[in-house]
Amino acid sequence: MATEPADTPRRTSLSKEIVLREAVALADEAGTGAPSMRRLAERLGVEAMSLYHHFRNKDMILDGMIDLVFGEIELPSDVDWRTAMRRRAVSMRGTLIRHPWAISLMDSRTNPGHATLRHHNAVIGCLRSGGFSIAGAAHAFSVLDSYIYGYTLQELSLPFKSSVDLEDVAGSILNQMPRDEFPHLTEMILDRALKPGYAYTEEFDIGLDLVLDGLQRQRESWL
Amino acid sequence: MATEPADTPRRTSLSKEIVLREAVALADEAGTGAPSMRRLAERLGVEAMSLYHHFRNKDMILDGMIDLVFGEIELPSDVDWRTAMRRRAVSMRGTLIRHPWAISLMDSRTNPGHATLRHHNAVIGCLRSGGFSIAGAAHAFSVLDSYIYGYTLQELSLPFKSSVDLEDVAGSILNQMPRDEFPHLTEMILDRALKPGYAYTEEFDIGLDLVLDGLQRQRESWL
DNA sequence: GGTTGTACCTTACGGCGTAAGGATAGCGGC
DNA sequence: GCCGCTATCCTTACGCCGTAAGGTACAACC
Repeated sequence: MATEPADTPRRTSLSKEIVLREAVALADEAGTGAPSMRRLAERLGVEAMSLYHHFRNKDMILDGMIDLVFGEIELPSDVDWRTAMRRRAVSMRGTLIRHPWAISLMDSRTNPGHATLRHHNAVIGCLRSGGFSIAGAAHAFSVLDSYIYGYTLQELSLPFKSSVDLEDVAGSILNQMPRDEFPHLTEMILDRALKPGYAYTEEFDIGLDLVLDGLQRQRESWL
Repeated sequence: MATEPADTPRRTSLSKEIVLREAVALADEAGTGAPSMRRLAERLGVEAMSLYHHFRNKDMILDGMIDLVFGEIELPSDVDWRTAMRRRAVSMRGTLIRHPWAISLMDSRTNPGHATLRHHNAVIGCLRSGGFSIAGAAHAFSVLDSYIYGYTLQELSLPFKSSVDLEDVAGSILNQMPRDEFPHLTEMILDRALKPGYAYTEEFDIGLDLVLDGLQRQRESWL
């Protein structure tokens, strides 16, 4: 009944978004690695080669997926810089954990999308408003992102999800390991990993606060 | 003339080491990603399937390659903990940069090899001798490795090597970007990346010292 | 001299990204 | 109503990939 307006040029960009959204969903389900063109096409009810009408090659799809993920990260809110950076860090870790394939893909991607640029811009803006010099904001951005990426990278590479699995894995590593050759490692595994209540979130927060403390202390000395 | 001693059992383990050494060399030359079984075999003057006599599957080769890389990282020397951790961090970054394929492979690898375990053990031992409690050593290890991995990950994903390339790339991003939409980002690129003398090593050191300062300050409060 | 084990090879399968080109359907203009 | 254009999708094919299954050559040992 209601006639669609003549938005034929829209159809392409709409299709692009659908493809990317499904690609992200597919990658999330698979858990790791990028989906293949064939599987992605199948999910869309289409042949693999049809995707090449909307994207020059697979890399363009991966770029788009990464940008979609970046769009999920909470932009720094309008509070003091430390609270804003803390919230952003927590949101970023959450997003990267929700999309475990993303962090491995970021290595190879170098063309930042619109959401990525907006995100970076907002972070720098927040730091500048918080009293950081340009150089200081660059240092803060670098050390924060390094910590967040690195922590999440390691967290994702752990071969377990719950702390029940943790005990199993830690135990089996322990059993395979020549304990007397690595006494300090043995001690740490026994003392920490096998004790109940070891939480990744807590460990993340400890390092994050250490970094934020350092930034607060250096802020005015970075001119 | 000189008859070889009957060390047939050695041949297997020797062959394993040769395969791994060549695999690392091949990956270094290719720059990114793991070498394929076929290419690796070709380099060794052998067919692809022959490799499966020494390794159960490709993952075992990747595990071995990672452990070889870990073996290159300088163990913490016998000085004060801060100097030792600083040296280890610099060495670790250097190693990961020399083998750019390694950091992306570590995501998926979960079976630490002997060199990896020795390395971890030595780091923990150094921290414990430096007065860190078990929990404190765990926190320190976590935040340090997170920073080093994350920084290197980002450094490797940059699409250039020299600062000449940097100017080109930064300039082209700048030109493609709607400058007025991202004023802070624009300002930072103009002020920093396009100024000569921007050095990654310097940036790495700034964050590293910030983390080390934080550790020094917290050391005794972590019981 | 027959047995056993190690090292390597051959062949084949299903999956991958994508180059090249063909089919179809909806559109504006005549 | 018909024509040609363009956007969209499909078919086929190529050269890669990891590896399952099974074969061959040869040295070491009984």
